[in-house]
Amino acid sequence: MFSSKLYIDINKLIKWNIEFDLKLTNKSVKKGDIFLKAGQRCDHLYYILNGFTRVYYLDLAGNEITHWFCTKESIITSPFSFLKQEKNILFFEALEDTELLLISSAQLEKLIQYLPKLSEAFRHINAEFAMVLSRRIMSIHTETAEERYLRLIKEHPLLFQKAKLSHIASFLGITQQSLSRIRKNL
Amino acid sequence: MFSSKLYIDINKLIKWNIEFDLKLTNKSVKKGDIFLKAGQRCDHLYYILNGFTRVYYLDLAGNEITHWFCTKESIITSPFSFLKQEKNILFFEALEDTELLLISSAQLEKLIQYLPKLSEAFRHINAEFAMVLSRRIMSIHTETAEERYLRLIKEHPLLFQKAKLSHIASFLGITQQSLSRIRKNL
DNA sequence: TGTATTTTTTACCATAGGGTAAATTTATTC
DNA sequence: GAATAAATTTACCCTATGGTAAAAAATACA
Repeated sequence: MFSSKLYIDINKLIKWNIEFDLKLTNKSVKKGDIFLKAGQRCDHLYYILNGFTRVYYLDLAGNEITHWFCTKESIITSPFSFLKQEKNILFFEALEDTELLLISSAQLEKLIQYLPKLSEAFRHINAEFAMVLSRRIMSIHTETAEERYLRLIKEHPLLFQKAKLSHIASFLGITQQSLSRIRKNL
Repeated sequence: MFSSKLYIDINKLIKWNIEFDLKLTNKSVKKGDIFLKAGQRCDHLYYILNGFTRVYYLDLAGNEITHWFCTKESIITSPFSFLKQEKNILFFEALEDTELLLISSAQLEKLIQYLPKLSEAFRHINAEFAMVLSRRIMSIHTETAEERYLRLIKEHPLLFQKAKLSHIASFLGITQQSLSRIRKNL
């Protein structure tokens, strides 16, 4: 949804898992579970088979800031930790029961060895993700909070059934109270 | 600087250009030149051999919003246009005399055909770029304009010799007047 | 069905940053 | 080096959003 979709469908991924003996790990988490915490190494890509998740971090005052939301068939990871071995500052939270497929960097390398074309696919995923983030910065720089809110409703109406308004407010870069006021004035 | 560095050095790129007969195009632009305009297709990667450039777009009121700055040995492009064939909304401006090496998507494909490993390099470039953008969104959501300004000075002191304060203000997401006020209060 | 808990809204005042316009400083040009 | 243009600062008032705290509504629970 807010990160980019993997161009690879679930069935192919499951097929490759068997075919190349990747031993990918499955993980089921319940609504409300926090399946990765800040401070824990994030050395996997989390491919969401099913469900809905939120990625957030804490600001200096300890407030949760929603960084992005992720729907099924997309990937979440903590890029800082996965790519750079830096300390992970992100929390991954399941907003509904969620099925995950974990891919370690070693497994990813192996997969790409067998299917070099996949490297291209991942290159595109990363490029798309950069585009999404780029657009978001543009939106912050040119739109008011109200305009961003209205666009979010328009582009992701389902989000409002799954996430709390406080999650959405921090995703939009405002407080819960401000979002409430904006909603009132519409 | 604000996009990500190419892991490939200039000399290698020039070597490959000859070796694989890529026919990469060179382009020299003068300080102040706008070498790509909104509305023009951006179907190249612009590798900056030397110089310093600014990428900006116009908001609805016609104000220039600096989207990022680019130093030598990094790549600029309009992802929307290069990857998606969407209409380009970005302007590329040389803030000093700049030497560019243009790489079309066909040339990129050819290069990757000869050197498949490069696909990995570009995958990493895109991932790094996404990380830079991610960090920037976090910074917008957790820091005041003053804090962002101080961090920019600390991380990119040279920028202040090359860019105008109005460029930097819109990059930080504030008006020139606000930046001026912030500078006064320090 | 009533109680506890969580989420959302409301109200108050405080403040960072915006908008307009003019003054000042700095850079450019003839 | 005076004249012009461009960049930056300053000053004014205004508005969107923040912070705190409490009320109201919704949800979960027992």
